[in-house]
Amino acid sequence: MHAFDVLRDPVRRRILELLSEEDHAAGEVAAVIEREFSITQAAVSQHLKVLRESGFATVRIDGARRIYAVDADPLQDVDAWLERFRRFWEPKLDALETEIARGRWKRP
Amino acid sequence: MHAFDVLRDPVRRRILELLSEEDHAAGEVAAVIEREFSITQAAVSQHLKVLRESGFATVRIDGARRIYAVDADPLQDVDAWLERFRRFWEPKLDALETEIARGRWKRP
DNA sequence: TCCGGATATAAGTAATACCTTATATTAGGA
DNA sequence: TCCTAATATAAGGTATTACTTATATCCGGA
Repeated sequence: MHAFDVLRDPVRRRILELLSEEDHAAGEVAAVIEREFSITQAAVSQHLKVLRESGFATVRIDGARRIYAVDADPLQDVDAWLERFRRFWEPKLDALETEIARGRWKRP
Repeated sequence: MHAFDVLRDPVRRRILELLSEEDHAAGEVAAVIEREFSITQAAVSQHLKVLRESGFATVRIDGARRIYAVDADPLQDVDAWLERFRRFWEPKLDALETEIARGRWKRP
């Protein structure tokens, strides 16, 4: 499943927002999403599965709970795809500033 | 239609890539896409309509031809949404570098 | 060892997205 | 004015997706 297919769904985007704040157990995610979107626990679990299988989230087991965390790799792919369009809105930068802006610059 | 719904389709992403290089008449876009994706002119026209109506592209009339150009506003919205995830891959930046990285810094 | 809480999966359904073919619209040249 | 090129729209078929309810799995505690 392509990154944009995953991000297309507003529920999945919201889940990623929640996980970007901090890691959450599946049940914690479900509680928020069920309330905000009026869908069932099963539906949330299916969305979590999509996020897992597409590489947007990782899980670690904690007893009976599954703790979900963001894996940003596919989001970084999206960020990279946007690269070619940035010139439409970013101010002109010189070479060093561009390095910094793109996050490729390592402080010595 | 939400920006991510638009970007979900690989044909539309490819069209945007073409338009990011330079403006193109609908027929020029169609020629490339028909070849690369094996779909009809009608299908391409429908995709161009989606891009128009969702604000990703603008059209100007040139005789019988329609010249399409990128409108980056919705792409910038996507870029903004990604903001909260950048800390997962960007190196730590100090305040000024962050301003530069975010494109909010105007050279004096 | 059995039970309850937490989570995932199965099966079915309804909406929608994207394609096709066919046709309409519009502009410019002979 | 008529013809053709360029483009858009209409109508309809099909695959996918995101939900539902029901059930399975897995873990820790009594």
